Amino acid sequence: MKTRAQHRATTAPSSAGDSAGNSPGAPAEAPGTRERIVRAASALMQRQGYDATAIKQISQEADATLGSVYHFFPGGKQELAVAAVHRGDEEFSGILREILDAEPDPVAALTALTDSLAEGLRDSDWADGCPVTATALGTAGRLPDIQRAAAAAFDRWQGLVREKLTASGVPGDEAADLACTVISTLEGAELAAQVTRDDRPLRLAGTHLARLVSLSLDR
Amino acid sequence: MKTRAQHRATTAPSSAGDSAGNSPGAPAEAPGTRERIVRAASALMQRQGYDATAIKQISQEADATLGSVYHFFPGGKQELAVAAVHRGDEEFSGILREILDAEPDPVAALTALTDSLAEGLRDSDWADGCPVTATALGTAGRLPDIQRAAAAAFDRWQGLVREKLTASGVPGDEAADLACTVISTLEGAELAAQVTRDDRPLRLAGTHLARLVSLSLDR
DNA sequence: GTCTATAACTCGATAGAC
DNA sequence: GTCTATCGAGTTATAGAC
Repeated sequence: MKTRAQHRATTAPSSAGDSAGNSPGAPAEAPGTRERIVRAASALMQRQGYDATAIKQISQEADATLGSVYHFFPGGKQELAVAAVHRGDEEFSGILREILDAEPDPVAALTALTDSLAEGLRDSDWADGCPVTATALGTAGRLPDIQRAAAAAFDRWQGLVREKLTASGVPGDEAADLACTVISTLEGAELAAQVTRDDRPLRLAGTHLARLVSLSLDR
Repeated sequence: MKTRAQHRATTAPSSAGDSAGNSPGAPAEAPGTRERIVRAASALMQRQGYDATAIKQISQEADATLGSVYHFFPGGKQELAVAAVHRGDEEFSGILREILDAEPDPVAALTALTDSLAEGLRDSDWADGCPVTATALGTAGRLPDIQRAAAAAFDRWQGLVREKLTASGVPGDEAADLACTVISTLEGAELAAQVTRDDRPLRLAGTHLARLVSLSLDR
């Protein structure tokens, strides 16, 4: 199974309207400056949150200068954070789609999902949680642009789970409701695992979510 | 039902080893300086997180001077954050205990709990989420003291739910596992509700958690 | 597009009078 | 215990050469 870091490394560089990116077709080309900046911003804000991440640190991690950052993101730190949240959205959506597609049984897919999240957390020594939570939480009531981007991400992840459930025979309304709780529980369990430095919340979330979805399946 | 702000205002001032607090017995006495500082720190970090909250802002909100803050917390911002997390722990434990004790049926108690959390979020215009999440998340891998305090809080909340479940007839191991997922889901649903500015995640978490607990009860 | 220099500001923390 | 003044470091953001 692919870890999250591996997934980030293998994500196509031109997937987010990259104006200075590489032309499509050439395999494994080096990413452009803008792409490196977005990646660094997303990774750092995922671990430290919005306020603890300095633009200077982002530029260093991305091997770019401060001037380049403000060239690509004239809106400053806020605009950069919105791009980072969008990147996190795509990253997590990729993992979600990948695992949901690989496992036909929705119940087994849920436990595979929690296993994958637990693996990513352990591999990063409990540093890399959800790619958007840390950024969104500290800015929720303060910076509406970032809050909106995070809300859109949550909606998209919910939609992916809902599609899987309806495709498995769960009626429309119930699938949407269940998908919402699945995302909530995944978020909360990953948060709890990160704070307690123990994958137990994620493991239990997997078994309990499986039990819950089975109820809507067997009828 | 009491809202969270009301709960904070009516919490006894001398509940956390308050060395400069009021003597017990006198009703509704004005809180001391140290108490006001802890309250302000807890409230501000709950909304903004650790890094976005300046000590100067805390001192202003608490009607204290910067010198007073460093007098009571010579360990600086970090020590202050640990005290704020402890206060958030006690605050949330109080709400938990109150609702769990008032409702004998554990299934009904869970929906009452999500209703209460939704009410607190709506009343604060989606600003006041979990009292420790925002503080813990941004500092998890960086400041071990704060991370430990947050982990202890999660454990305590889990213990309260577990006691309620075992008292209702759920076998020991299963009660502990269920309690873990209950806390995870509550945390995640509150987070999702805050980010999306919609209480739907909390409402659905209530009905789905009720369904899940019923499974372990009817046998 | 990339780089350096710096302006303007805020941060945590300390010193010392009272 | 409370207050004011301040230090040094770090912050976002901008200006302008190349």
